[in-house]
Amino acid sequence: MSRPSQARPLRADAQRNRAKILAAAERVFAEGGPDASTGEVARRAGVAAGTVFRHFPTKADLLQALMKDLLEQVTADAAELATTGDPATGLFEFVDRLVRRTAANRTVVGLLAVPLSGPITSLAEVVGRLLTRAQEAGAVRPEVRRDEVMALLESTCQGALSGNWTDDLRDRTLAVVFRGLRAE
Amino acid sequence: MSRPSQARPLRADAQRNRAKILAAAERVFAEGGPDASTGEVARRAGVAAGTVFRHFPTKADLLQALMKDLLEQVTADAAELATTGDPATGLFEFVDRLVRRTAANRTVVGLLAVPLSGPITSLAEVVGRLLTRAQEAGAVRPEVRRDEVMALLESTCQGALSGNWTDDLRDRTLAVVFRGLRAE
DNA sequence: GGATAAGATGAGTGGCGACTCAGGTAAGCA
DNA sequence: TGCTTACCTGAGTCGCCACTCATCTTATCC
Repeated sequence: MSRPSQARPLRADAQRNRAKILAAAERVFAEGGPDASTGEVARRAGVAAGTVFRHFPTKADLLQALMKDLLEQVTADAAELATTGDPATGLFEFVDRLVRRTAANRTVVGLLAVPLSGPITSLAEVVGRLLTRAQEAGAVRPEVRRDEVMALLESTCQGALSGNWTDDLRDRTLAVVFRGLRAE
Repeated sequence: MSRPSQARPLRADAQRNRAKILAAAERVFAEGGPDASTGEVARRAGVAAGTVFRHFPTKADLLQALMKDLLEQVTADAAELATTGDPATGLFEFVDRLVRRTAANRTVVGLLAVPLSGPITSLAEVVGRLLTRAQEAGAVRPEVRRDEVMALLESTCQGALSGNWTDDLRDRTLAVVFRGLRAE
């Protein structure tokens, strides 16, 4: 999920702490947004403040690592839908899942933020595959392009975050978007 | 645009300063987001820090006053479209304008934030009028409800903010949404 | 023009949060 | 088992920022 295998592998306790910190950070930032304090993360991870900074020299690094992990999970999810799912519904299924996930777990904030260009590109590629398959199956209008889908994805996730939508409102809102994508 | 006429009217210089502060705040928060400092607002308004706090006891009050003003402008714009515009295109025209405005001027962030319940309700009402007119003109599917339109509005504005869309991308993205709303 | 009080000023104050470091602890290894 | 050193600790530093207040200025009114 992380650790691109540096020179020496992390010591066992360090690995445990790193994982605890990331888990705590996910919860803390989900509740308090990106302005939540690293001190709170340390507290919840059951770790001293210095330990957080040993693993992530900067708060921004911590946020970035978090986002990277989340993005990779999402991308993996999309990739699976793109190979095993029904071509006609895979794209819609993916958007639906991501919006639900975003609403449940506020951390996906700033999902498409700037400094993750690598992971974002991977996601965009997988979404592109989902789109192509849907178009080949005749389920989505052919003139729709990948960047519109990404923009729509971003928009609906952001919307689901800031407004606190009911399940019903979410479904009806996505239904409008899906109708806009669908070939008649 | 503001001042619900309290007991005594503001002194002339105080009125000028209040206006300068709001104008500066709009620029500052547009550039730096809601985390920009009130000190910077004071500096740009050419006013001492204390003066800002005399007019707005709290940073939150300042933000709220700003949002209220902006919302009122937007609502007035919508209201005009709802009376003088073409019923079939008024709603689409309004969404398009608001998204453009949001992209150009980041301040509309958190447009639909919590503590503005009054002004937001007015906007929602006017949007409801635009929607009804469009539906009566046969331009929008009859089962679409006001809250979906508001949710879509919020989403696309947020999207236009965080992603930095090109004009072309914005048009294509909105086109998808509009197609989803439109009756065939 | 002079009195009066609303308003402006700007050097504080307090608190918070990101980040540091000197010293202690225990993994990993022979 | 003992050594080495990566790692952890947590009190402390530093800077920033919202907010205050004693003092000065000036709009308003007669």
